[in-house]
Amino acid sequence: MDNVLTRKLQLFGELPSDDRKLLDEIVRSPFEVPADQELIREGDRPEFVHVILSGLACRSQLLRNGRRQITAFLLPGDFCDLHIFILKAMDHDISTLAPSTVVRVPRARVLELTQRPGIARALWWTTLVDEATLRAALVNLGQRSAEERIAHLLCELHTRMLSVGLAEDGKFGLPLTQAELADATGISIVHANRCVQSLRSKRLIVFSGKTLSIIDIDGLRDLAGFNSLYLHLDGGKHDNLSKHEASGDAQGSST
Amino acid sequence: MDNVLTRKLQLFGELPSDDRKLLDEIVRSPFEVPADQELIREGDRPEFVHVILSGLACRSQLLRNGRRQITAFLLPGDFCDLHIFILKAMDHDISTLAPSTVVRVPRARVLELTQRPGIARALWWTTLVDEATLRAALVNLGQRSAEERIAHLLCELHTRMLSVGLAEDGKFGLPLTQAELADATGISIVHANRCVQSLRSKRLIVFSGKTLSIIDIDGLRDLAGFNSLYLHLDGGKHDNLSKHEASGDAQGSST
DNA sequence: CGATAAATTGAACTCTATCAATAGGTGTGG
DNA sequence: CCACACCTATTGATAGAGTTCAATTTATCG
Repeated sequence: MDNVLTRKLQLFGELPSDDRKLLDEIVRSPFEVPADQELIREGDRPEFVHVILSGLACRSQLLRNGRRQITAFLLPGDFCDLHIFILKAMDHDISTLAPSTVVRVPRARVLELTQRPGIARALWWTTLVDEATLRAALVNLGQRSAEERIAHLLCELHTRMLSVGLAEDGKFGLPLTQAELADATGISIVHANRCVQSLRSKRLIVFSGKTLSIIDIDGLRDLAGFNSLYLHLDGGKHDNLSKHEASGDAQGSST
Repeated sequence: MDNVLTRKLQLFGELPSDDRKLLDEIVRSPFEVPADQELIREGDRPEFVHVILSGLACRSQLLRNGRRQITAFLLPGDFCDLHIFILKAMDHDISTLAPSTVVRVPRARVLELTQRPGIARALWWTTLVDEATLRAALVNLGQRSAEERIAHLLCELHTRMLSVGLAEDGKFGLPLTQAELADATGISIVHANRCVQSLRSKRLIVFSGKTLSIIDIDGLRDLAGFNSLYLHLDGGKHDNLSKHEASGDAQGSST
């Protein structure tokens, strides 16, 4: 019965029980945040890092003309902003899309985390996966039709939810409006609606009441050209690396 | 007279002379690579990391239907694939776009680098900037018109070239075809051509002979809605952080 | 100086955006 | 429990931006 954060980090490899205990502590005092609440704003340089425990959040950027792009969805188990330790200021916003449970981890606490080799490596892994996810999103917007984009996004969210144990079969809670889907895929709201309808009429999905059921996973993936490789869910589990680590500290980690 | 790699890393903050010396050694035995050569292919797990010293390279992803998306441009001074130390396999290709000078840094050597606190922090910084650059590209594809996308991309490349001392005024070598511009911005070749022509006729740029001259930088930036914040060029120079570091090893770093 | 790649042009066609209005749902207050 | 207000989803019609196909001109390079 691990918490979501532990589940997420252990996707990369099992962690020693000390580490798991530490993560349990980290997650101890969460708080509730209503929907559409900003956690961090562009320009901020907060003193803590956020972790989503339940609900849904996103990174987004606003343009002069009022349009906005959602650049990432933050699911339970996701760290939001390890960035702030190096960069001078956030270059985007982070806000909740649905009522969420969130923990704030103070800087010193994060330091503790990175002192543990296993956790440090897992965090490094999440950073790289986030980057790969961004690249996949870029391919999505650059090379696919509107309907394919939506399909691909839904495939990704499903796979990610599944990976932290929040989906059964093809079904999971997805408290997203079609407008938000549109903002993430770079299409208009009206067209997003038509695409969703098309996916429905093709009997690939059922999407209503903040719940998504993927009826035909293979069909959806095929339509989207989805390949989960970029999520690197095989983690480092079967990895035969020796020492190294771009993140400094050595010592034989987990397992 | 620092080398490009040093120049790039010092954008984040000045490095001790020991570090600079180490970087000079790293860069000592480069080799030439012709244009359109793959440095790494999807699925690979090479034993070394590439650094571009001159020329131009890119990350790209190929789709079933033959379309491809360029997800990043790699300029002189850029590290290509620190990823390979954690992830099991590359999820995209890296290839040259023009004849380039490249160094291969073996794993052990990279380890040495990350042992130096100043360099480790600078590398961490480049990773975060790369991520921010991806987000900016996502906003570009998601929310801007074709012409604006091209304009934005050119603004970014200019700013980045300038930052490593490879542009004077608005002028710099840019060995890109319009087809590559199209692959990066997610538009067709024909349309890319029309956009470039439009930018020309607006007297914003001159682009020929593998050289880009930005005639009216303010005009181009305004058209593109370009804001260089995301490149975090102010680095950590004026930073008043104390210790920390997500990348493990402590010790008071540079400056 | 040919040969091949890159840039250009024109025209027809599509996908997607925009505008505008309607319908369905949900929550609140009376 | 109903009415009002507001948000989300849906529909129809029209306009545009961008794609595709096909051909031509212009560079570039050995």
